[in-house]
Amino acid sequence: MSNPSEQLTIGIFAKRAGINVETIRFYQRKGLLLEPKKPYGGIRRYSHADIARLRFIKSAQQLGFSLDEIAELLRLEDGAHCGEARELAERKLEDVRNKLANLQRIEAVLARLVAQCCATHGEVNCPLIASLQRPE
Amino acid sequence: MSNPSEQLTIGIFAKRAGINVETIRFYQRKGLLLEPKKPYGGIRRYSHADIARLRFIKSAQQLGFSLDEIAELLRLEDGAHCGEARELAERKLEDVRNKLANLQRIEAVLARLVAQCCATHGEVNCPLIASLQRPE
DNA sequence: GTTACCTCTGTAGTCAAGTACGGAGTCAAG
DNA sequence: CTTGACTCCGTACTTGACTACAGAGGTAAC
Repeated sequence: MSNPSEQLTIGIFAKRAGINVETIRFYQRKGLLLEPKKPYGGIRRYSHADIARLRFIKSAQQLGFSLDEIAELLRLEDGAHCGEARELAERKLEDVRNKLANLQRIEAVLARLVAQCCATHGEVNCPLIASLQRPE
Repeated sequence: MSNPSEQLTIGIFAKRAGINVETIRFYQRKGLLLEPKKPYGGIRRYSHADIARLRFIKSAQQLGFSLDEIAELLRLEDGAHCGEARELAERKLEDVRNKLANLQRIEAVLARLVAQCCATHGEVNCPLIASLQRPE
């Protein structure tokens, strides 16, 4: 499929990654992606290393890391800081578990409300709205 | 505790709600909270009705509704639009369930990564970082 | 009756994560 | 050798949910 020695322009790089060109520049400004040096006042070319780095960013982002946290992870990327990376991931895991617990609570409440709403179909006052007004 | 006929200044109202004064004004500008009319060029007073409305906003927010959606819910508040409110809640429920599924996936991945990281303690290359670089 | 703290109003700033735009330069095809 | 598409660079705009501030006026305690 993709030749490892392929040298992509930013537009093709972006398209291949399914991401906006501006977003790539934005990541460069944030230091998340490096700018390949450009040959003689010309146009930059992106390689498989850049693709890997972008993949890293996107994966980490999907795991709920913010761009700043990802920058931190990237600074640890050499592998010599495995412990620090693990700590970051552990904090994030706790984070995710908290969010999960919250969402589960929310899911239960919403499901109950929707069910009640359906049940009292035809009635005038809405249990969804009513329940949101009760204290706590 | 709190007398129902109590008339609070915005500062006390805010403090009691554990919220910034500026946030209350912000909600007023968004039409989420009504501005009580002020007596003779003076200072507005907030009542239990305002407290209930703020409680509504905060609860709905915790359920994952955006301020715009909450504004919509508030427009349905008279109870005559139960069906519409239910639809909104149903969409939100689906939303929440999607988020939940995603977070669960994330939780699993992060947990596995952290565990691997601990296991290879002492090794040079970090499975967390490595796994984020692999395709997909 | 002054001091300190509150409120009111309007406007502006913040943060994250992009997205858009203007004006210049570059490159490949016809 | 011009046209059209792309790139570069810098700056500015966007959205959602606040947060801050300036300058004027109100209010309570001493």
